Amino acid sequence: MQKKIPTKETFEFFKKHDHDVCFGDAMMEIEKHCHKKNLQFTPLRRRVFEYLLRDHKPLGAYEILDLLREDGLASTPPIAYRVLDFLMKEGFVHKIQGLNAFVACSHPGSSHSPAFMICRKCEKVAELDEKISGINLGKSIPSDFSVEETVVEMRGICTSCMALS
Amino acid sequence: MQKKIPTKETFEFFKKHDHDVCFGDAMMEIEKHCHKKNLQFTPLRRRVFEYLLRDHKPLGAYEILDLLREDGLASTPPIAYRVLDFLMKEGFVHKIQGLNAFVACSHPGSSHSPAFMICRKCEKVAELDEKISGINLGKSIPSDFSVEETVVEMRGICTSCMALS
DNA sequence: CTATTGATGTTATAATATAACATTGAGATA
DNA sequence: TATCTCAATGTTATATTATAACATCAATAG
Ligand SMILES: [Zn+2]
Ligand SMILES: [Zn+2]
Ligand SMILES: [Zn+2]
Ligand SMILES: [Zn+2]
Repeated sequence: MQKKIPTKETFEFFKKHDHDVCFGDAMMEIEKHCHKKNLQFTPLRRRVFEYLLRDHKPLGAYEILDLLREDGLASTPPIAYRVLDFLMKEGFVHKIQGLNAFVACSHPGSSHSPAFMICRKCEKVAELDEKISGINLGKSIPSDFSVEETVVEMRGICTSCMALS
Repeated sequence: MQKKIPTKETFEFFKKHDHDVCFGDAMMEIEKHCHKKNLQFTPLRRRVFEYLLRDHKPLGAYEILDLLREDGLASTPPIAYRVLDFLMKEGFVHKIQGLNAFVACSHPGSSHSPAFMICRKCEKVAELDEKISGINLGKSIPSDFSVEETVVEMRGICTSCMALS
């Protein structure tokens, strides 16, 4: 299993990378996780996770349903939302609030408070682990509030798209 | 016009404050702003802003429409969304992504990247100015992405609600 | 077995948001 | 004055996102 080099990989996430390795690693991780926790990584769940993993592009629930339909599988809304709930609960998928879309986690395993960079042109998304992003939420928080979960999303433009404009 | 004491006020936002002053200041600010930019702060816009200012509680677009209906005003979806767009564009209202709801800005004027604390029990929201929150988004960002806008939301529980449970 | 359970399937509907076009009214212009 | 223009508001219809409620199925624990 290939070792990750977080800083490099993360800091140029919008550039090309060895996606076969990326894809394979993620599949391996979720299989391992489900086996360990005695959870069922069913064909449906696998399929949806594959869609999301395919090119790091966030997909809306209804886009996922379209893909399922194309693949001849059941495709009513609850199907997608349930699978997504499962994948999110287990930490392998995140919701991008600003897009009403879902994306495969890029740093699975390590329990984290992710931050996302979202290109407004190509809508690709890169996930930063909190350690790398340097985001220090929860440090200087008022005394009358207890943080349980954070959502951090940055809209902007990636260099590829910037170059094209 | 009353001077604000940001640190104190912000760090105990979930506690009581002099809301008459708070309300009045905000109204003053938006009137001043619209006058300066030659924008129309119409009765409709004023009314919606008042709803949002009333108790710092985020309101969904359809809640606002209900309030407008109660007040005998037009209440079809575009009415609310257009007014909200205007108020957001001018920086006096923010959308809370995690709630699909809208809230009056607590630090109007100062162009900012706000961060929100959202109580999952009472759903009240407190807004932190970036200076106060200590959030340093955009500092350690990858070289292949240019940040234009940030969304930071913290879910958790406020001390009032914590005390009740 | 058969009872329970987790997963999937199905139908209907709720909740959120926008597109497209019509009307109004307050200045600007002629 | 007449009418032009433009921003704001009003209206109808529809798109998009998400959930409730209940039915079926298959693996397995008792
Ligand atoms: Zn992640
Ligand atoms: Zn891009
Ligand atoms: Zn604000
Ligand atoms: Zn609370």
